[in-house]
Amino acid sequence: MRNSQRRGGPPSIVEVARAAGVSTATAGRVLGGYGQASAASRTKVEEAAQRLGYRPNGLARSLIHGSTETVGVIVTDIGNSFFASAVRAVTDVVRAAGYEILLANTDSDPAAEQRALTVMWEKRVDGLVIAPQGPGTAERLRTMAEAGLPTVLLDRPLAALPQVDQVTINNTACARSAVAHLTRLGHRRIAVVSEAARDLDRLRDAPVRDGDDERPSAARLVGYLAALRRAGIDPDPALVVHSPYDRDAAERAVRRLLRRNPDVTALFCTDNVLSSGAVAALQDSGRVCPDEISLVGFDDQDWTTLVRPRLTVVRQPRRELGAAAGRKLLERMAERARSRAGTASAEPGDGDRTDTGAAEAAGNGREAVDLPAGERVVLRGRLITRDSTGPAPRPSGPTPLAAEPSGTMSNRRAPGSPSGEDEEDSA
Amino acid sequence: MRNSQRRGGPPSIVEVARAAGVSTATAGRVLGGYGQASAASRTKVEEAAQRLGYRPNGLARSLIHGSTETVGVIVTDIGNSFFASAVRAVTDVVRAAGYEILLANTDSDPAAEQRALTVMWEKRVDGLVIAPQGPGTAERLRTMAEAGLPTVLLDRPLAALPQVDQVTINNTACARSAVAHLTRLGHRRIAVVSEAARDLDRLRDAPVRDGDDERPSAARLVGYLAALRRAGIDPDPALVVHSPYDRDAAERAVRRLLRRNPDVTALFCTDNVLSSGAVAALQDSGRVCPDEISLVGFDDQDWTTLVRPRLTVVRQPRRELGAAAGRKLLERMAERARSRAGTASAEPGDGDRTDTGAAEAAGNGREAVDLPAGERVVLRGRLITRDSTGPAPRPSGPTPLAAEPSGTMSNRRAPGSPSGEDEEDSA
DNA sequence: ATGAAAGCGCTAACAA
DNA sequence: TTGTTAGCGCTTTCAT
Repeated sequence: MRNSQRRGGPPSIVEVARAAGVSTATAGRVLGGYGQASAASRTKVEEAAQRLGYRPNGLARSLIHGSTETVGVIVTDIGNSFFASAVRAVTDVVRAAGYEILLANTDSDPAAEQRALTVMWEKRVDGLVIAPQGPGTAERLRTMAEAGLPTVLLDRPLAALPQVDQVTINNTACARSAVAHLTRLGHRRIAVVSEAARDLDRLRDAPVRDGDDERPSAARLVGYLAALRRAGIDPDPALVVHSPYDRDAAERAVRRLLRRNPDVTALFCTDNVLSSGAVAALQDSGRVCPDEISLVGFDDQDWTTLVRPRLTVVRQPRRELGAAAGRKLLERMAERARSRAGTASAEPGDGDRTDTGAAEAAGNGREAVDLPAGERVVLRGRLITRDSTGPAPRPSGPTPLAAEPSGTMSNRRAPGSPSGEDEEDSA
Repeated sequence: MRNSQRRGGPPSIVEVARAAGVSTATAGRVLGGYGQASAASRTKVEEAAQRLGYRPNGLARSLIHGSTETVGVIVTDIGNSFFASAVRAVTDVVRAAGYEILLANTDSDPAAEQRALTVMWEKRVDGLVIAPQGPGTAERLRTMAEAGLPTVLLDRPLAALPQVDQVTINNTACARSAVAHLTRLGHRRIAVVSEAARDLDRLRDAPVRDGDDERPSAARLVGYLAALRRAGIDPDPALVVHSPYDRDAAERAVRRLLRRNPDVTALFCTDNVLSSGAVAALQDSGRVCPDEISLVGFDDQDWTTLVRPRLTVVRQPRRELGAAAGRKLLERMAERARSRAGTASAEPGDGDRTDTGAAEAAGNGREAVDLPAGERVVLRGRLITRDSTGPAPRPSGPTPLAAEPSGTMSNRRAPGSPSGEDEEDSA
């Protein structure tokens, strides 16, 4: 009873063919736009398809072609404005090439990430953009990449995956530049709010270099440490406060910090939601910014110019990050399509080794494409100097003779930025 | 040469079966978790699958089962924090039930929306959540819904689609409540920034009721007009300023408004990005808020409590909106699954009419499920009174004798809200 | 418990 | 130009 009874689903091509009085092959030819068909059958088929409300079944088509015109996107939280922007950009780029987006959130949960990867794999996405969580992911990703899935890492590098393209931001340099800005202003008690505070000890000895294996929060913490070192300041663990990516948690953390360490004169936030929590805490603390305490935020969101004082921030190219990842992915997918097309005759630059040890060694006895080394794109963020950072206040005690110039107690600008905002490179 | 040569793709079940020395049927049984298999073959198959890195092909599975475990989500812009939150909530709800998300942005472009719908259709999503653009979409959506695709409208009602579930917010009531708050404070020259300003003439006579056919921006404009009418104020078209959903455009629009109409004492923004543009323009204008001009924003974002004065806003339950849509969709999909399961024997509450006129009349000669009337869920937003709204200033001219009480010129609170923020219902 | 075979909806050789 | 047929990878009778 193939295709004879209606089963509730949409009409298939055989129903259209029957209605049009032609074979499924001809129906396919006109509806799929391949091969040739006479004008007569063309109209008959089109009319029938129209009447029945026919839409081709992409699943069947994909099953044959081996491609789904879909790319997977895995991030921690699409509700976070950073990823919302980045994903939007990825979408725009790949959609222009005809690809749709299968989206998954992991909430930084490795198990959720594993599940997401499995799903993407089973749904046979043509490519993958992922902001990976941890080293545990690397192995799985390598397996998938070696099995031929074009993959691009977004926002977080993975040293264990040199075969894979990685698009990131120079987080360490950005953070270093932000904190150097503070030390230059004379600050010495500089606190940082970070999701990676727990890794402090490990990061003390980490190389000061971007594009390695650290997640963004850790990379930024490394930058913080580097800037302190450069200024001859010994990092005080009490000033490295941990907070998860949650505004209220950040607010509480900063409040506690200020209570316990009233001598802190500057604060560096390593993420947009941490920044917003810190601003709230600062406002609540009654300490005036930047006179009593300076603040550098991360991620140049709209509201950072709306609050007073306007926030000095590290701006990261969120959309460009997503767009770059999308473009890289398109490249890789194109390459792969090309190589698959020519796969029957000869592998480019590689004879017809059918079952050499190399492939076996890759783990699963199947053709493990040895990929050209993955490219690393490191986009540059930069420090935007605005009004929330100013010279370090005199240490408490008897007021020194060289008093502050009068009339500048509020809304003071950072020195060297006479008007508006000032951009500072962070290379 | 079925499955014999490796074609670069992942291993199929026949390769696993061969490697395990069993038939594809048994391999399927153990790998798919259906039917029975002896412990012996089970281990053999599992071992082989493991070794080959086998992952079932979801496409083939879907082709058979007729379901993809995927729901489509179509919004205007996932980069907009409103949709980012809502989509996140949808994702969480449906993912818990095992569904993935196929995401598309339309940028309010009807053509893009049509394309997105086509794609979702061809990819055979099991359900659809959509923030529709316009009446043009309704027909297409109806076709799809009648063809059996569970569909839920998000954020924007469509009167032409009574068969479909709709989850929206009481936009008109919210806006009315916001503007009533202003009139109660004595404001009479109240401007509004809206994406729907061009529809002003049409909306003058629109019924003051939520859940009809207006898009959110229009519904809010209707609420604005209603509140003015109630207060006996004749709406001045010059105070209804248009702006697209773009922060800078909104800022320019408000700046122009204030230049041309210096007598405006209050401003109502109908969207989060418009709010942020308005705040910027206000700050730039040098007019002090709320003493010289009051402001009500829309959408309670984090930054609205960070700026000074803290913004009075209409809070809308963004996440709950998405969650409700997700839940409704799950319900519908479950219903449909149930009815499809029983379709071979008997339709529930409907004899086996095979080809009655009713189905034919639906347009395409196929089974047009006549759906139970769609449900409407209207979630309630509410006004949060904070510091950006205050009594209307005295009209300019000679200062009247009844002077302002001294010492309250800045950061004044709205009357009736002695401490913190005040919630006001908007039913 | 297992295997052979049909079939989901479509595309692609191959014949006619 | 058109129809016949095999087959994508899997599930599912139906025999055995």
